[in-house]
Amino acid sequence: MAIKQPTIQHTAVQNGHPYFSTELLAWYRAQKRTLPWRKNHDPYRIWVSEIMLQQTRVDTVIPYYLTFMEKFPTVQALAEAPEEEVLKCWEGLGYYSRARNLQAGAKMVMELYDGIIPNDKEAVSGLKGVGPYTSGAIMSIAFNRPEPAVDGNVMRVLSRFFCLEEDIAKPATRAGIEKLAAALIPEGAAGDFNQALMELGALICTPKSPGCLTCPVMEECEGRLAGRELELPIKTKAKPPRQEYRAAALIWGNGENAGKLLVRQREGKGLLAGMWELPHLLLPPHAADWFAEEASKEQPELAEMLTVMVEQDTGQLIRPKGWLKDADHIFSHILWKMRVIECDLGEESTGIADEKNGAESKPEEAASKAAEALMAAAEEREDYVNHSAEEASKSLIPGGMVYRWIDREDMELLPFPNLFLRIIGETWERRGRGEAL
DNA sequence: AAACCGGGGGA
DNA sequence: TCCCCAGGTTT
Repeated sequence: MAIKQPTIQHTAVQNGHPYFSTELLAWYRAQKRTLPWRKNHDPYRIWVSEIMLQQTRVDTVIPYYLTFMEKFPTVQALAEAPEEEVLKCWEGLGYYSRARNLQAGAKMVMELYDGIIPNDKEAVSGLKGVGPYTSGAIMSIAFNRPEPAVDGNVMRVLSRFFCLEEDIAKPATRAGIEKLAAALIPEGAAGDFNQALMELGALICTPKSPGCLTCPVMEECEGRLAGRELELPIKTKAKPPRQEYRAAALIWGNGENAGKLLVRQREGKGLLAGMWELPHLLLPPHAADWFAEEASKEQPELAEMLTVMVEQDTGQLIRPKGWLKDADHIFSHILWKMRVIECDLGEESTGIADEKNGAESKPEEAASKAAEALMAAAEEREDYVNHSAEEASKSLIPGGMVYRWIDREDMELLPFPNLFLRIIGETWERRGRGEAL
């Protein structure tokens, strides 16, 4: 029979470590930063901050947090807001499912707990978007309950102080460190102590060049005493992101849509869920060849594929004008290599959702049928697409994708991921200088 | 357990 | 450039 090894072997798991806990807590209380979410212990304010701080640095979060709290000051305000407004406030922060889950959690608090975040670990853990770290953070910081809150900082600090050599990429290691972190919490000081661990990791015990000389617990740090602080924590490396080649169309409208751009909304699940984007295609792997040659920037293949896609999706016939720019975007697990083709519309194709250009005025039979189908779909899905019938009639809905003509003001209202925001923003700059189509 | 989910800043 | 970040959810 195999013997099950405990993950983290250390006496501190049983006995705690008075030196470490006392010194660290004192340091934090003397040195802690003044941060917007440290004004008070309002559980909602703590909750929002902890979600924003997932995978995101303090300095990045602060302006978003201030805007968010001003716009959604209470659980109720957040629960009742249109999702698009919430996503807009999150624009540029990334990991947009955090925003969607946070609002879903707010709705749960309204329905299940009468709008009051309960002082109950199981209840908080059950909220959408709240995992082990966040529940521990909320319980300890908002309610001062002795729960561990183990994030990357805490794993680094404890790995170094106790010279732990387990791979912190493994869930079992995290579980062990959680036990250790729980045993270290000083009586009645859970909130401050957990924040102290993270503050030390953020300010002193940093990944690359830890400031051991100014560390409040350097005297008994086993990692430093062994001269191994730079080796710890041990973490297996992630796989490199896969490459995806994509072709995007930047399409100028005409007639009533002159000066506007055609964009569409991504579906509600998966990558960049619910965000808006330029219409684009995933290309086959051999597209790498097309991207390799500078000379091929006419790109007849891409132009043709984009034309077919937009025609199928919206019934509109676009006229590709030529290469605009290439743009790379790195996600944690995918590398997008995107080639943007600038297009306009043929004279005969003037906005399918425009009532003045109804089906009868269109010579092409296919386009006519597409127009009818689109209008019908727009009516059916009016509630989902937009907030008013008028807006819905302007949306083009083919295979579930919502297309829309936007001007600059629309761009201020709709949530875009940074990569598209950049491209569209630059384009309008150029147009302002008279360089665009 | 591994994959999926963004974007930015530090070194 | 590379690395990592105040992680959670889905498969």
